[in-house]
Amino acid sequence: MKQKNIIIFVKKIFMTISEENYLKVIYHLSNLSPKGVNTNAIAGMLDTKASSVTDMLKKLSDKELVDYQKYQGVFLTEKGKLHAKMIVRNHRLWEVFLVEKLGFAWDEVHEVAEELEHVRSEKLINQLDKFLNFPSFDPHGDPIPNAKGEIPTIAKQLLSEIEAGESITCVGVKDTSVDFLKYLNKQQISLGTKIKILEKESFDGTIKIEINSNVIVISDKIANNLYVK
Amino acid sequence: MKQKNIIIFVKKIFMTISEENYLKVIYHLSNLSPKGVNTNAIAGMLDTKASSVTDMLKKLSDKELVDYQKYQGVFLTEKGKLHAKMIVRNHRLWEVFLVEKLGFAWDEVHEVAEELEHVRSEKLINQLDKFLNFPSFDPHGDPIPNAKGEIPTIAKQLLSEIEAGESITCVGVKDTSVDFLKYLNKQQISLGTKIKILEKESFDGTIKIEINSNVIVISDKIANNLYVK
DNA sequence: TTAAATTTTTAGACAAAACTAAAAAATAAA
DNA sequence: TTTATTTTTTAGTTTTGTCTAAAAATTTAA
Repeated sequence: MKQKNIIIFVKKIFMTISEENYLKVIYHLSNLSPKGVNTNAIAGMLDTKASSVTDMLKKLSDKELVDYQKYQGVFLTEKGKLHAKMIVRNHRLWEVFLVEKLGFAWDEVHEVAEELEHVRSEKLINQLDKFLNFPSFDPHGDPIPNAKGEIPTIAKQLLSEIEAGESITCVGVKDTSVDFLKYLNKQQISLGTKIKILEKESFDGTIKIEINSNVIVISDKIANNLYVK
Repeated sequence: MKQKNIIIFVKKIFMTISEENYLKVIYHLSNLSPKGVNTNAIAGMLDTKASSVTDMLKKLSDKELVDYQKYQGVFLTEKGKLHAKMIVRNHRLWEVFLVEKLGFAWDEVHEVAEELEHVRSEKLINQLDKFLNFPSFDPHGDPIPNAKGEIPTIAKQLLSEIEAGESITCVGVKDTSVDFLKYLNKQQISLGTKIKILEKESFDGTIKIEINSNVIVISDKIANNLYVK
């Protein structure tokens, strides 16, 4: 499908933090369920009740940020999508800042970025972008929308997709659970770690890899949750 | 009076942004009116109504952040003072960041710092402090409290010690008599007023200065009782 | 010292964003 | 298709932080 060039004049709407959080969640869920995001899913993500979600959807609908018809699920409008992308942009840029400049570990950044993303200043975020050298991906390997809302095409692959003999760099994780991150830490795998694929066992999917001159064997479960580039 | 070493165990209280703003304003006003901050002054600073202030003072009093008795003005408790200082710390560190790292002008930073100061993360602010090399003063010359709440002493000098040609800021008074303060008021000199030394007369110690584009001459007596930086 | 002016507080209301409980619609199962 | 289950919405409260209008306390002035 060909994307039309659309110029959108976005009137600067005041949005509460709560409204922004709803938009962001709807944005993320839209990618998974393209035929309308349902109320319960939103409630689950925001740890709130379905009735609260219904109330908010009406509010967002009045502001023309979502297309909403009762019982039919909800879609973002172009305006809503752009706003959502700007919040995602803020979130991911702050994550880069926290990891690269303030020495946070990648599993510590989410909570703080959840707050920083709501600071309302275009100059702030664009200068931060520049300060960080216009990064395309955040510490988890997710793409950072630019100031226009354009999203860089994903360059990351799962480790399991790489052929034996190749050398790649770890750029993110799919599973962000503490257990997984602890495992990676134990194996001395972190962002930017260079990995060489030595051997792939087709029988059970285990992979023999080399990290910092150490050879280890990882399971297919690990290989399916590690993004590399 | 000698300050006792007191270890305060601060239970981490959840504070709303509104509560934090009230605390901060009371903290700033306390320095000017040490015999209790009055309701109207707070309302003026926060651009709200006196009745709203009364409501909030009760709330802050319940949380033991202020000492409040109706009609009697309000004081910060030790706990409240520490919280207020942490907000000021956040604000001023973010101002340094915005100016030094993101290229903001010194008069553009306040509004953004007003939002950033409320981001709740000790690690964030302490790492930012380190990243900025533990600055003692913000871009406006105001001192930045450290992680313990200690405030660097201002390297203040008497106005009489400054050489002709220099520009300084009024930071305090040596003579605190009502007459002197009234005189300063009449000459439009107050805390934070920028003063340029134009000419010093060695014969009688009078000094020609410029304040807000007005040129006036002050006596040696005045110059010996005004602290500047 | 009494009256006038100012400041502060109370009482009652409202909007935002959440909740509970019950009703309505949609979906799944018998 | 009819019933049962799940999902979603409505209706009515609650909490936070604000407001207006009126009452009470304090301060200033006559």
